[in-house]
Amino acid sequence: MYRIGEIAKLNQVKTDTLRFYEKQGLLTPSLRSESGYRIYTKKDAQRLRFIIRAKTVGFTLVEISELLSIELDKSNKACADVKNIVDMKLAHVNEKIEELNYFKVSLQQLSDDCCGGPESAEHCSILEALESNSSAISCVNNSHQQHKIT
Amino acid sequence: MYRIGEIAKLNQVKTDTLRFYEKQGLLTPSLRSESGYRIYTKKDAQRLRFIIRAKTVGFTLVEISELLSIELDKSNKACADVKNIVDMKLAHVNEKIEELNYFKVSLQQLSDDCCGGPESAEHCSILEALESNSSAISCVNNSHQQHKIT
DNA sequence: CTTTACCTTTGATTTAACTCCAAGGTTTAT
DNA sequence: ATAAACCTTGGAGTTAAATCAAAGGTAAAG
Repeated sequence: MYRIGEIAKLNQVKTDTLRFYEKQGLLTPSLRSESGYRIYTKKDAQRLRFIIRAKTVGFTLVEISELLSIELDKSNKACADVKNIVDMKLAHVNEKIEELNYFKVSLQQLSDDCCGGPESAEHCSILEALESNSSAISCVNNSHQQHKIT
Repeated sequence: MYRIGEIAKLNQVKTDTLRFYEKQGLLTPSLRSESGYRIYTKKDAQRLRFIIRAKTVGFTLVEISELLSIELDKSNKACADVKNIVDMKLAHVNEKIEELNYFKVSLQQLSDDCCGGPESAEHCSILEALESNSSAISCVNNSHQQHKIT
């Protein structure tokens, strides 16, 4: 059970942002105190963390509410419908993971290929690493590096 | 070798966006025709795809130019510097991948647990799946589903 | 008992990332 | 030779996602 300021601080957002999310229908505190204070439950906190997490991986607020609406609509939808929606979102997530793995592999190569020494990093670039498409290695400043097989 | 309209169409962006990226220092075409037309090389196209990809996984343009600057600065930096920068970015990417895997596992569970039939999907929600933290299963509308062990 | 946190509504401002428009001119394709 | 694509500068408009501000109040904590 948190009040707005508490949950805001815990999650590094502004209280204004929480009220904004409420207006957008993304996160409505489950309770109000007698005096009208917003009371956020554990579940609300979980939902907020979900929203924040989704945002950091590039989902828009609209997309996030679509993800969340899977929950809200649950009793009105047949399993088949839920499965369909979920599978579409899953495909979307998988795409993003693939994109990130693309970066990851390239950055990892770059890191591995740089000896980490004081020599100039000629020919080291993320784009060259991307180009080498996870097979060859782009950092060919041979004087100071070994090709590590990972 | 593409002209602005061509490369724009190929990558589903507006020509205005390309000029905007140029102004922001993200993507400057390598060449100009005699008449002043922007000429984008293969490498420029690759760079553009990089930008688009990075955007879809939630990087800001500023972050993207930081990633790209690893390339631009390469000859001015020692390998140790490059390695440092790259490793920081790598950590960032890994975080994002973890976030996405979190979604993925949950969505996958949701999908697996829904029989896909016409029954109501009571108790199926992404938040419940998240809650079950990749171990237990949240869809307990037992009448119509089996727990699949994946 | 007073400062701090919260409430409300309404509305303005900000930032990022485009997107569009105007005006006037050149180039390329049909 | 004329339409479509490009060039320039400069500025206005848009959308998403906040963030801030003001006014006038109630509640809670030290």
